[in-house]
Amino acid sequence: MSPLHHGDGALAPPPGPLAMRLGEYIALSDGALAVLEAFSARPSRKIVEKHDLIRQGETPHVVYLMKRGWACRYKLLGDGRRQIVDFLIPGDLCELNIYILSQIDYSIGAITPIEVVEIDREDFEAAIEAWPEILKALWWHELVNKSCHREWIVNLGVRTATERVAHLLCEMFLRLESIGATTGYSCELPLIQSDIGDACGLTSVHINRTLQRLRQAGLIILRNRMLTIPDIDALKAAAVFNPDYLHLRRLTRRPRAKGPAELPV
Amino acid sequence: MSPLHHGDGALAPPPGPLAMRLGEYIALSDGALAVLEAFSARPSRKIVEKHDLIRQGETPHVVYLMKRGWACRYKLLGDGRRQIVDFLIPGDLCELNIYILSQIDYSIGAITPIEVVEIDREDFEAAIEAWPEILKALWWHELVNKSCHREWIVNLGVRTATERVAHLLCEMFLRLESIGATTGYSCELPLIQSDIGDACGLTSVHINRTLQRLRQAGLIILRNRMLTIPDIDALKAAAVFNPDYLHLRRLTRRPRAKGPAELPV
DNA sequence: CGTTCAGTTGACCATGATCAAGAGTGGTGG
DNA sequence: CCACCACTCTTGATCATGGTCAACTGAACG
Repeated sequence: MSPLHHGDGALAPPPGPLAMRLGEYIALSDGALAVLEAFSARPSRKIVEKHDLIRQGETPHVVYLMKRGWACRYKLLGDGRRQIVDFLIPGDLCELNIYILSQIDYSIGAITPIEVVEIDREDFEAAIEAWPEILKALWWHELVNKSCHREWIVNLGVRTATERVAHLLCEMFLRLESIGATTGYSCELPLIQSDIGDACGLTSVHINRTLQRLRQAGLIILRNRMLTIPDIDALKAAAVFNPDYLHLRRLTRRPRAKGPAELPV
Repeated sequence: MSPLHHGDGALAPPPGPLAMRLGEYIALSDGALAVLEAFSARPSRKIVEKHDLIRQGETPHVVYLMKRGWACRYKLLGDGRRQIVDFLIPGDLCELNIYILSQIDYSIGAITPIEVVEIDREDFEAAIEAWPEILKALWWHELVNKSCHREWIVNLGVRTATERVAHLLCEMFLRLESIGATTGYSCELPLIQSDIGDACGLTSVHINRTLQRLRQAGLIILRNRMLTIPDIDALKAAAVFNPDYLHLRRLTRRPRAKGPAELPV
């Protein structure tokens, strides 16, 4: 089926994560939305938790769209040291560099069981050809991801342990909120403490103590992989968090309660 | 003209830094090269050292091409903490996001006096229209820059102080080499110790002691803003440095002495 | 039920921060 | 020409954040 295929007019099922994600940036036309939904609806590949989707040194041939679950991009240092450089959640794309770089210099590992849709060059090119706005949305996706990388550099470079952890939790909560994966003040957080440590440049022992401090301060409730942030502004303050780098248009100004989002041009 | 065909024939004036930089990736056609050289040759804007080219929160309207000098991209934390997220040297582009993001979330400061060429949207679009390979080269530029960001995350997250500093020096040396800004084993390094500290997440005092250790180990010679690396493989080993992330095609396999570079397809 | 994995806690240690003072250097104005 | 100032580099003493090592708990699962 051609990705040009035009979807329904009648306002349909809620947008999938990819459409929500890219829709952060531009109000995508119905046609572009339909194409993206068609991608999301394709049969997906499943990866078991703790297994890799792709490994350092390999040459990717398809773009992956995260459909379900959490994954992380990480790099290893040979002597076993591992640094997570970002987390991937539904709606995220990776390997947009298939056209460009021959080898990737990181691995992607599944944190939970994940489902990804593989999209090959031809389909992507056809979609972009038909709806050039998609290309712009993809640029946006890459640039926001890069902006997150920069903020992580700041996180690791100048923040204290408590700030780092609080910052990570803020970031993930807002990102999850932007794809509709939060309920009220809560979200799933399927990370174990050593994952958080590998992302924050700290040991799991220290993460444990840091989380306890955040809990005792009443800033977070975290049990059974479920995170609740009773007062996100307080957590942001503790993290020295400035959400600008996420470039979330809709959500940064939208009240917490759900309601029709006003879409700026 | 096929992009596979490597320009010249008659060896023309040496390519400018932008052409050298983008030429890392694809053998640009003569036409594309000419366009890029024309950009480089434009009148440039000069910024005094320690002043900002652009500030956090501003909306950029042009792409900047670094023509001379060193600059850095950095973020401030409000309470004065500063983290440098990368260094810009001749041939680097910034603000390729003018089409996409309305506000930037970092500042760019001049470390030395710098000269930048401002290229506006229309000129860029015209160049890409005429030579589509340029768009691909720009993607490559962004992706490599992003890859550097990831490596910096690793640097700050898991490396020790000595490894971090050694890693930064390796990276900058190789990048300078790729634009022809090294002579033998030496290059200019106009950073003061607190710049290195702000890039490595360490204090300037500790940078001082770390540099002394590297000097005493014979790994570097650094005096009067001039860096010499007598044995780069030794420094790489000390840094746990893997150059893959720089995606330098020509240089990674080329012997140190100058000679005709074999260009892999 | 035993095994494995995540979380927790305590004791001790080390890397790197902080604070402070002094030396070297270059630029500027009297 | 010299005095002064600002900036960078250097060094020492002390401190604290976070790492290491080790043991134990509790839950999940075959």
